[in-house]
Amino acid sequence: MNKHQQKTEATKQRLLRAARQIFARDGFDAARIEDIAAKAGFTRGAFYANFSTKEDLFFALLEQQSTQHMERLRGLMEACSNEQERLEALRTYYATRAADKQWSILVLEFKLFALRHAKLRAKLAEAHRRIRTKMKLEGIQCLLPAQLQRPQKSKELRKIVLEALLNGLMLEHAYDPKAITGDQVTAILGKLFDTLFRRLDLIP
Amino acid sequence: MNKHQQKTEATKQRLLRAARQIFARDGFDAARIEDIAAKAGFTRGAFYANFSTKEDLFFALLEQQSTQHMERLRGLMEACSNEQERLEALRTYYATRAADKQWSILVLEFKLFALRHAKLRAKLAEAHRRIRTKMKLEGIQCLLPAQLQRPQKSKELRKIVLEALLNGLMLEHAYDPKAITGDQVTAILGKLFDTLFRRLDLIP
Amino acid sequence: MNKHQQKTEATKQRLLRAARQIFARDGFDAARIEDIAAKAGFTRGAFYANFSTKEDLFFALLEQQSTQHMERLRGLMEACSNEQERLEALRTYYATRAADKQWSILVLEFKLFALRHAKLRAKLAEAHRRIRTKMKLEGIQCLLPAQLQRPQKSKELRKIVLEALLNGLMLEHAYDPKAITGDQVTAILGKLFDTLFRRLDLIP
Amino acid sequence: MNKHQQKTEATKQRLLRAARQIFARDGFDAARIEDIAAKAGFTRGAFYANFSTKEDLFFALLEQQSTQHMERLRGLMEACSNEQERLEALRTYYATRAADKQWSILVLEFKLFALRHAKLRAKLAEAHRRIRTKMKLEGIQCLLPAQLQRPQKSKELRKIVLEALLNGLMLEHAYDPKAITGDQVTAILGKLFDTLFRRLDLIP
DNA sequence: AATGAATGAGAGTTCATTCAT
DNA sequence: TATGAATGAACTCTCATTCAT
Repeated sequence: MNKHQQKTEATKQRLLRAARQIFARDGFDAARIEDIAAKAGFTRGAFYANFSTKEDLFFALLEQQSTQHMERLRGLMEACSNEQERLEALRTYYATRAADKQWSILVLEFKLFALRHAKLRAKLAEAHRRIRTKMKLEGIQCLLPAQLQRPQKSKELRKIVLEALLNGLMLEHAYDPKAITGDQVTAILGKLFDTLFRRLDLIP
Repeated sequence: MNKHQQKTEATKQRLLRAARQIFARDGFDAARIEDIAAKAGFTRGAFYANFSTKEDLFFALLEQQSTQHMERLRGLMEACSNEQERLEALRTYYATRAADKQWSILVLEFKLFALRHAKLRAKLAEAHRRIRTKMKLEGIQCLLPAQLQRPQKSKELRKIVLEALLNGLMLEHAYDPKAITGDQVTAILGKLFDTLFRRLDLIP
Repeated sequence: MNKHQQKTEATKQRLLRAARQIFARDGFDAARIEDIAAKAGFTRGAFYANFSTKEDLFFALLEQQSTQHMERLRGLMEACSNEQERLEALRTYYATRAADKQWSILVLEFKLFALRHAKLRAKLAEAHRRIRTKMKLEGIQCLLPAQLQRPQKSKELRKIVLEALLNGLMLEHAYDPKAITGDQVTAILGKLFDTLFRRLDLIP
Repeated sequence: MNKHQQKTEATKQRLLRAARQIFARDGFDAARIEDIAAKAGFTRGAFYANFSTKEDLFFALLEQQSTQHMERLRGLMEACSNEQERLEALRTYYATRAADKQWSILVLEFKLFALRHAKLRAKLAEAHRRIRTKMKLEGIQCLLPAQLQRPQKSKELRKIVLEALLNGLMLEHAYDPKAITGDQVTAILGKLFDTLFRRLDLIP
């Protein structure tokens, strides 16, 4: 039993890993189930044994990736011993997200998808809530720098601004790496972080 | 002859107008030619009499819209009598772009498309060059605030950052208008503009 | 009026000439009205002003060409003063038909078309009858070598055999001119003619 | 695996069988994939699982049928014990081909197709070479009557003439069975065979 | 669990034909 | 008479999904 479950889980993970690449490369609509299965080393059948539809996989990918990113953030936080360090860790977190081009493209893809499938937004929102709940339950919230915990509204807005710039810049970078390098993206994100959360200057 | 040309041009414009809405609403892949034609008040045949493929229409839309936006910018610039005013006009231009949700979504769509169709990037780059050349020849360049004309690289980078934030924020706004309102987008863009070009503070 | 009619007639002839080439080149199904019109120096409209459908043009072409060929044969016959010469002229007629590749391909096309459109066979048969009647009325029949006039059945069969070999060989020649040259086709047809109508040897 | 392959092969054969009928009935251009699939008892999808395009199927059919006919010829030859018998068998082969109307129409269709798709002629020629090579390797060549083996050029030409008459006559027969019956076609082919290979009289 | 043959809805595209000019 | 914009039916081909194995 356990062996079976393990195998199933392994297949699922391989499919998710493949899906991440194909969805980022081709976009939701153009991505073909067959390509995803093939990239994972399977055929279509394996896909349908583990996911019910393309959409289902897309959501599963969103949930898995979001969770992973939040867990990584929690890990960074937990390794800190004071607020100063935590703020620094948060800054590092954003700056290093720039190293993962695929994820930013996928986030854009997810949001565009949500935008265009109003009926699924409930499902999506629920997925998000689930992720957040899970995270909160596991205590990530209290680990965040105190300063970010109080004025809820403002904090959320700042996070959105940072997120928007991150994804926007990553797209520009992916679109034309010569116009803006990965290092520049990281540097600019760091500056914006400082401006938003530490009131330092953005871009020299 | 002229009558025919006029009619053709009118049809083309109606199709482009419809395409803008459908492409923004559904994305390039999910957009159906039939929907575009229908929205313009025609059938598919009319579409194929004016454009050769969906891609062709997509490019034509990009070119038309880009040109329109640049013309609008030029208009704003020409109405200015000194540098101070021009900088202000430029700021206004960016801030008000936020009023046009569709265009930002389309820009994301265009860039994602380019990203995913390496072979067409040459075609796209050429289209951009054509637009820019046209604009420059008509003297937009010299109208820009002097300060933006010198350090070419840096200027381009700043524009990209602004563009990235604009599109990123617009997506967030479209995705969840309660999380970030249109006014907030405009305000934030203004702040970033000041920070980038006037060294003022970003976000209070 | 007469001027108008002349012009109309000229247009029709140009279209028929173009149709002959396009139908032979592409076949009935693949032939495009637009290509025919363009080859004649017109646009689709001119076509529809002169013919009602593609089929209509196809039949008109068949009738025109058949008539022309029969008229040519009649001309050859009329230039003869005795039976001996007429037989010779008939032989020449068949042998030289091999010079016109297009017509043989078209004949195959016509027959295949008739084969596949049982409902139109009546129409086609009628067209044929019309042509023959016209020819007979104009006295071609009595010009044929006497020997070919008597045993009606046998004569018709021989003509069909000759026709079949002509078209079959022309197709082989068009298909692979190196396997069988135009001259060879002509020579072989001559031999068969002699065998059928003069009892000479076929192929050395 | 084997089960799957068997099933696939069976489907392919059923599709080829159906294709033969539909292509002969409607011609390449007018033939609809859907009709072929339906006649084979499938839907379009099954077709595309086994052949990539209509053209692909057309070529596969050509290859299969050509091979079958050559194998039949080889069988006839192998059953002979002396040259006399072989010549007789060859004669029988040609004469009986007339019993298969569809195949002659298809051959015309194939040649017309090749004629009109110059770019595919290489592919077609290759298919033919493949078939011939296969046959030769299996020793058909040496089984042919000795008299047909020497003057290569002349032999090939005679075969082409026979082929041309066969296909031409079959078309005439299909076009108007009253004008020339199947028996007459067979008889005439036999006569031509004798004339070409045995120097007997053609047609009484 | 995984395969892959088969389905079938649906898309892009072509083109004979119509119609206002 | 001839143009060419527009129609709409029909076709090829793709692909998410189902199902027997």
